[in-house]
Amino acid sequence: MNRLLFRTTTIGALSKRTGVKIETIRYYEHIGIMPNPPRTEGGQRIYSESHTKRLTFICRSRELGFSIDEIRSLLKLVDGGEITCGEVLDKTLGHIEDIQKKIADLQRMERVLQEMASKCSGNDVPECPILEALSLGVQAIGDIPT
Amino acid sequence: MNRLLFRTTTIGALSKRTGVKIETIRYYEHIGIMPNPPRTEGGQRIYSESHTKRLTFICRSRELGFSIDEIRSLLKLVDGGEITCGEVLDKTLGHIEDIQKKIADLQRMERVLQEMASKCSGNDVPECPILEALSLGVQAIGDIPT
DNA sequence: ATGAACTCTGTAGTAGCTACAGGGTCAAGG
DNA sequence: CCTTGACCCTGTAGCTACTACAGAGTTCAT
Repeated sequence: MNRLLFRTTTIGALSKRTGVKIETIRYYEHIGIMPNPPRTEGGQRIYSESHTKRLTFICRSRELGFSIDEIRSLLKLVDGGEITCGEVLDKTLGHIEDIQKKIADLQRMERVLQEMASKCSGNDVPECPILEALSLGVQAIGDIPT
Repeated sequence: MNRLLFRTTTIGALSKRTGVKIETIRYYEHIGIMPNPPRTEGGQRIYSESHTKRLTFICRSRELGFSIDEIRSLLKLVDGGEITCGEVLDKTLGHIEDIQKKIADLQRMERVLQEMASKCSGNDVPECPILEALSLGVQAIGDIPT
């Protein structure tokens, strides 16, 4: 009951509020990006507003594709108190580049696959140009312009 | 010496020819997508042309983003002898859809990140709109149009 | 026969969780 | 007060697709 008076919650409630699974929250604690929260006498975790905020931060960063390590270093800036906007911007721009590379890779794949698919009749025939193409080796994919 | 007479190779040579690391070739054997090759008296693996072709197939499929499981089922079609072009096309089109989804996800991420970055001065200030945005929670990302 | 280069098996590590098993805790109702 | 059901605890193992060893054995030319 005192739990509600001080606006604290259990791990289950935190999980529901943030959409992060209980196991994942414990995992984040284990790897050190969520703090060890206080416990009840019985040993159950007690969370407060600041935990919710931090978990939301982590969760949203993950949704935007930041790796745990990137999040760790963002959090280090936050926790260190000596955040500068410039550092955060650097990391963000670096991350954007990574994403752009991934997009380019996937688009290249898609182009190749589309081309393969377009050559395929889709009939009941056993000769398949897709399988042919896949067996032909690497030179074909190397030639695709980026 | 008889190795060369029958156009067979060691795992190292196969690795060099295909660009697939030795450990990875053994791994593919372990998980059953490469066959157990014959061995020398001393127990070293002996590969022939058909192995090279199969490994190339796997390698190229991986480069195009097929998962091991997808490759496994493509290979099942190949090995079963009862391949039809249609089945292969189905799997390929399914895979293309997956890739398109991934691209869309990444583009959504990029848009959000770009917008966050554009609001950031990059100065030595401790107030950072990026960190703000990351703490704000999920509703902000939920509102982004796909 | 020796030595360099190669290969063998088996295990453990990577990222980022997820899914249990086998217990303990909490709070409400009887 | 006691039970009951919902919740929570720790610890370990699994997932994908490899990669990286250690410590031993093999191959082949000299």
